[in-house]
Amino acid sequence: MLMTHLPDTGSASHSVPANSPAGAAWQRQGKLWSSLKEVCELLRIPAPSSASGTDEELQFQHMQFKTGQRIHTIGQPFDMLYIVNSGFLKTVLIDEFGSEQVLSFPMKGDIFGVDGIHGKHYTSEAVALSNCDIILVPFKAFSALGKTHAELESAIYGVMSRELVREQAMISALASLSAEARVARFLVFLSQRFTEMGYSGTQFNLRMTRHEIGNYLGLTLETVSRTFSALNAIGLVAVDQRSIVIHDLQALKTLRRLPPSRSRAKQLAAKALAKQQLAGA
Amino acid sequence: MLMTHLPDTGSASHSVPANSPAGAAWQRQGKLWSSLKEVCELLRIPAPSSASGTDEELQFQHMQFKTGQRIHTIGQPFDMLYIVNSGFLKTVLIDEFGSEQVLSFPMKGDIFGVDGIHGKHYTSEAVALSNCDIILVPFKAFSALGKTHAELESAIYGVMSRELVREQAMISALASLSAEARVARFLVFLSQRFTEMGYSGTQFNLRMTRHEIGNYLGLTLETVSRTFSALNAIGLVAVDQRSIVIHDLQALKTLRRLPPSRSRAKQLAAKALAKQQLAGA
DNA sequence: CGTTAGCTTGAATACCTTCAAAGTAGGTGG
DNA sequence: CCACCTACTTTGAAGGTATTCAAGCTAACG
Repeated sequence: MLMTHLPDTGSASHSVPANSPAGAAWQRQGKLWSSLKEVCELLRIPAPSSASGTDEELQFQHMQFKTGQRIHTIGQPFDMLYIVNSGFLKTVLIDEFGSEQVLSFPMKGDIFGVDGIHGKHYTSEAVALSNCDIILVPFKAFSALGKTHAELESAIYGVMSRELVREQAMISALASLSAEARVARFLVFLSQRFTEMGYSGTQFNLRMTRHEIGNYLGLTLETVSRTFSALNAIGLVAVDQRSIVIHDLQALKTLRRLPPSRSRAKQLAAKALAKQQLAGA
Repeated sequence: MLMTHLPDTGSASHSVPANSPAGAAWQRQGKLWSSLKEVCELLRIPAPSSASGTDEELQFQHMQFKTGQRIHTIGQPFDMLYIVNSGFLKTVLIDEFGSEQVLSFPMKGDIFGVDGIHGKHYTSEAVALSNCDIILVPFKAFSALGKTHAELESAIYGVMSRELVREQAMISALASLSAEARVARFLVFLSQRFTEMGYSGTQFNLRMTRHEIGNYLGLTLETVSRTFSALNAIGLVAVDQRSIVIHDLQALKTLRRLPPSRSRAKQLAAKALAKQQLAGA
């Protein structure tokens, strides 16, 4: 039930590959090791101006996870940061009442596991929503790099600060936006993210369920479904199950509240009627 | 109107005080400089095991702000982190529609300004809710310390990670808790924070308005007021304007939804009546 | 002592949830 | 290959929670 498929790669998981780089580093599963430069590109931070030759040896291990597998669990001792090379995930918190809270949907170029630094244990768990290729970054080795490369250090701070700003935007959205606006902005977020990854920003498939979206946005799955239908009805998007086509990105960005629709007009009419009856009685 | 009272202390704001420490470093306003050790204590992180003697010279400047003054504004170039030595503040974000969002209420021992690291500009503003004594920490100087003191560096990461975890808890609360639970937990948060600062955790004064609390919790000021009244009515707290007395901290911690009260019973009764009338008509 | 910002409370209503039922899609075993 | 099962999605109707609008109140400050 727990499906705790955790690395059983033994101890030397963050050292230089024993049997050398150049050769058969590509396998059935894809790439197995990445250089620091590749990791920096993935994170969209400037790569260090490789001064010392020894750096080039430093490689970060990849690991593959299948849909449903957990990358780390709550309470597990922290030692790694994780960077998504491909695939889709969710990170989940369990609150004091035992209910789940989806915190993010990491995808290519995203980092996760940062919550474990403070407290030395992960406070969230990460679950693969599709087959994933994840780069393992031993935190100790990574922060040690900061000492030799000043630019890299400030970049690490920058990555953490970026996460903070992202979460602040989420707080603001949860605190002040209507259900429609939250769902619309979620689509905008996905669109931008897919564009960044080099895919179509106007046509894509959702990798998560309505339940997961709703949980993430502080809504029920029914509200998410209804809102998708409503956005579909006014032509801003075409939604069919998991498939999304975005027709008016700009409108989605600035949407605050849906225009009163047919069904709403009906509701209002019904209420007015009831009132007349009350007054008449 | 903008009240942008920013440091006009010139360039050398983070160097060793010109006219030496020991002497009249205490003024009408309080302490003017703090050592690294004091800063670490304030942040609740281990102080570096002062190896090199020169470190002892390194001092961080204090600055006083009066109620209403801004410590930094949105868009202002980032160069400082701020640590609260005394007083109360709020940090505020402006979303794309121009509405404000309160993100935190920093108080003694809290750090703020971290959102500015990524992007080199602050994305939020910080406003003093009372007279404040703030320690200015030039980010460059601070991160440079990480290189010489390994423990300090990981502590800096730890502080940022702690902020991330705090924001995650906020997201979870906003997404899943009822208005009552949010207000109750807000009081618990204040109680714990006051206790940590050495004040009473059961009796304190709010430093922020209902409007600010509501904005912070994603509620209207009326809902906050009503919820305070309700918590007051069932005896969990005594609320009178800004003064709070906590009677049952444990109940506040685990509160999910308020038991149906007198006034609610009234509402229900009224509805039932209306229904009968409709049926009768 | 008047003015203003903040707080409380009531009533009406909008928004979102809850409960319920039926439809769709993908995978597995007969 | 089809039937079945399960997980996911859609939609409707009823109901509850929080908001909005409004009015009166309190307290601080000049």
